[in-house]
Amino acid sequence: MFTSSEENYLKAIFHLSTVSVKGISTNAIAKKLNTKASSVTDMIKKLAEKEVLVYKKYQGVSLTSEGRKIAANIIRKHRLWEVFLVEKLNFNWDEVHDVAEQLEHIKSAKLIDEIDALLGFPKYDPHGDPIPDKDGNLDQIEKSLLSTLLVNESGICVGVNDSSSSFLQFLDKQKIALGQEITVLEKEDFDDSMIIEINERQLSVSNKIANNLYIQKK
Amino acid sequence: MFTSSEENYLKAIFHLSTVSVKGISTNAIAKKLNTKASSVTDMIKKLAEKEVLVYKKYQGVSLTSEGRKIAANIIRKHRLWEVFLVEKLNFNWDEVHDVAEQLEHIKSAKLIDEIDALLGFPKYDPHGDPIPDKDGNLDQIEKSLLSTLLVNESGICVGVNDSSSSFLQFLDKQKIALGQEITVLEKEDFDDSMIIEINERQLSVSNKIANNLYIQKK
DNA sequence: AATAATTTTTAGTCTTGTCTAAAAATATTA
DNA sequence: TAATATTTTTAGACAAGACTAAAAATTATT
Repeated sequence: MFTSSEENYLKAIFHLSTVSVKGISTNAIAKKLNTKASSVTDMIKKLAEKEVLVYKKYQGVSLTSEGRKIAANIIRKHRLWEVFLVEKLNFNWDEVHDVAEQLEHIKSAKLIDEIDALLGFPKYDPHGDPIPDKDGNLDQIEKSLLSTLLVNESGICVGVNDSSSSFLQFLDKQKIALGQEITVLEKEDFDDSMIIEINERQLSVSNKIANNLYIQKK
Repeated sequence: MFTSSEENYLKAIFHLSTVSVKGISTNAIAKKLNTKASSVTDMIKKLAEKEVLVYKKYQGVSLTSEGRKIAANIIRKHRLWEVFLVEKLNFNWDEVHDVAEQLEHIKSAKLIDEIDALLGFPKYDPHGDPIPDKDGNLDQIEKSLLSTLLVNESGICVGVNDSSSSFLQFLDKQKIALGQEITVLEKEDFDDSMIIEINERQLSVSNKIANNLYIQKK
């Protein structure tokens, strides 16, 4: 059994592993978890002891397959709870993160299986992130940042990179939602902003926005 | 904000307060929480500091109205989660306690309000215990232990005293459920067992059983 | 390659919540 | 009421998880 703290480390390392393929550095973990490098070193040793990750001094860490499975399971719980909160309890997609962060640590296999069934075995969470299956596999769909699309290319909005509530609320305000079609009409070299068409409207979006919206090209 | 541990102490003291009216003893709390008296003394001091209970050395403790409110709120969450697990997630009434014990500590006002609404604002949990309202008030219905009924008296089964899964499973096996009518047909002086009628069946129940079933007399 | 800068680890401290053992207070009994 | 038993508190220790400050290792720079 793992503590909430241990689970949070595993989750953070799992997320970092999907970005960089190399050993995950102490500092990167510390930054992700808003903690200090020395705390990370302590915890890493403990987790290496439990054989959920491999650690060699000064070389960073990588998860074992056991560690990956545990991490994926926590992410599975987090994302299923997010779907539950939005679908069944009238939460907005910008309100779910903190609560899911707590709920993901509840220990009960039956609980999460039943939530999964109640929701009809969803494949994606409210932010478009895939929900790992019970074995820890998660299917990666082909998606590109809006900022990488060329003029006249179009696709479906399938996810967000940044899930901060300020960004999500901005999208709500602009009536940009997952599932909608987006076409790039113009790109501005000067500030890398672009003009897009969405819902029969034209909209100018900054580079920062375009760098945080995932599109499935068609 | 209170830690899970602090919340558990408050809840335990609240429960003990409903039984005895006097100051709650250190030992009683220790027994209830499966901990040691010395640990209780430490925690009690901390909670007195936070003004959720009144403590005088060697005199036991009693909750302040603030403390009562917090405790009732945790019990509210616990019982609402139990209803949710049974009503929405196919849990049996003997499976809910441990999970609710975890879920009751989740911090989110919206979460529990929405669960409450989803369930249609239930007044009782699956074991017949009343659910406190948001202000911490809980209505006490008139109920008597089955063992106190006289021959020929009858009433509705409205709750259990012991909610251990072994007792609850026993009731399931005997097809005794909340809401059913029970009539006392005979009482046996020798071992204080009784013969009851329930669901058009006659059943002999031991004194231990009769001491753990609540009846609302009619 | 030597020095400087950065990262990582170690050593020691702190807090929370627990424990054991002993001391102090209260309660019980002869 | 004096002796005994029980309860409660204190004192000191421990584990988990975090921190700071300093040492050690690695990486970058001149």
